[in-house]
Amino acid sequence: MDNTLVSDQSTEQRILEAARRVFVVKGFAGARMQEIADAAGINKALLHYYFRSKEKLFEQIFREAFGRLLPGLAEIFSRPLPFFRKIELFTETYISLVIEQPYLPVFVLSEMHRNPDDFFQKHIQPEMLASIRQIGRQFAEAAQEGLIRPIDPRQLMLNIMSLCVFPFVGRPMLQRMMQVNDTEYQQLMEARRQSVSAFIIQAIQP
Amino acid sequence: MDNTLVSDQSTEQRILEAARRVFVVKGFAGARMQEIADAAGINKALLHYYFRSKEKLFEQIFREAFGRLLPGLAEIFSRPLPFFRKIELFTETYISLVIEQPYLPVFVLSEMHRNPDDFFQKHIQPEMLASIRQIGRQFAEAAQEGLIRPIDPRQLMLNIMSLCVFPFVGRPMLQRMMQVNDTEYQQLMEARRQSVSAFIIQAIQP
DNA sequence: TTTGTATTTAACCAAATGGTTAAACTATAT
DNA sequence: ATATAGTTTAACCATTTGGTTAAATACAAA
Repeated sequence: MDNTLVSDQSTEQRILEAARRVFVVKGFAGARMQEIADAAGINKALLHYYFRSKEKLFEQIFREAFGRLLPGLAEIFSRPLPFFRKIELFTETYISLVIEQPYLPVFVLSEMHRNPDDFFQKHIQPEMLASIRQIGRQFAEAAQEGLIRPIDPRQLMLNIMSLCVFPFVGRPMLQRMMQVNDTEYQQLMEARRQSVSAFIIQAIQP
Repeated sequence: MDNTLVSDQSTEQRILEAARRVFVVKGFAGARMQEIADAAGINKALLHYYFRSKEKLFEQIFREAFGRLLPGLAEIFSRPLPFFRKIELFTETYISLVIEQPYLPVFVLSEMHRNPDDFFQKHIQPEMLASIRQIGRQFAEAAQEGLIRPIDPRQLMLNIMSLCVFPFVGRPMLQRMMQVNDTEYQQLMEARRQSVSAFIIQAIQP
């Protein structure tokens, strides 16, 4: 009565993985249900048997992807740590996260780009915004206390996000522009874990 | 016999503008010829009368967009200027460029993401790569001469690119996360022209 | 007026695509 | 052995979409 556990999980996972790959590369509009089915090693009928529609499948994948992206990061800035240590921890954690799941930022960003408000209303909880504002306040305080060189906290936030995220979002372009192969680029991303926080701290320390 | 000049130009331009808007938001796959025709205030028949196919139309727009993005920037680094001044000039020029044409990076990046190699082979001339390598060498030299703090030149290049480009690519997400309205965000981008170069120089000066 | 280009209208086509359905087969649990 | 869930096959449908075509119209130049 319950072979569903093993079989369901493995097939469902195969589908989800396949869908993720296809959606990430082709986008929602460019993705084909047939291609997803092929990539999962099943057929279209079974695909719709598990996930009723393309939208449903996409939503599920998107929710998973996005859920993994933010929680835990905002939390870092609420810990009782020295300011610079927080920045170190944040960038290192973020970059590590994205190294393991490099598809996340592109996916979220491009979907966000298609219909921003719809997306935002659906997936962003007010708590997230609250913790982001809280981080902004910490930046402002640090500047006022002279702990860091005076800088618009929003610019600082943009800078940190940019340095962490963009090398992953722009990888296809950057990698070819800089003419490095896959393993070299991966090594660069590894090195960024240290490099970025050092760069930021150097830039803002008085 | 030649009313083509006035009429062609204005209609063709209307089409190109409309297509740009649609392609940028929806991507190639998501864009609909009908929607482009509507946005241009004409009908599908006329659309195909001017540009034979969707691919042709897309290619033309893409070529235009991409052509505006790089030339002139690499050139800055070949001028006989102090190193820090080059960085200032580069970031300011780049950010100014993208403020005027904010759709460019998203467009290029997302298309690049769809089929990187095809894209690259088509639109990147070897001269571009040469001048990029040349910039990399300048970074390396500056580090060796002790002009700047020791840093992997590729990381520095990634950092500069990230700081300049990402706030535009990720705008829909960043703007909502930071809860700033359109005019405020534009002001932030204006301010970045100064802010970013200062940030970078502060980070790398010994 | 004639001629040729720009433009519209409207119908049409073929292919792709998301989605459905029914029947059959497999394997497993009870 | 029987029921049940997973899976395949294969046909099918409605809609969308890129693209075409032919006829009519507007319009400016010659």
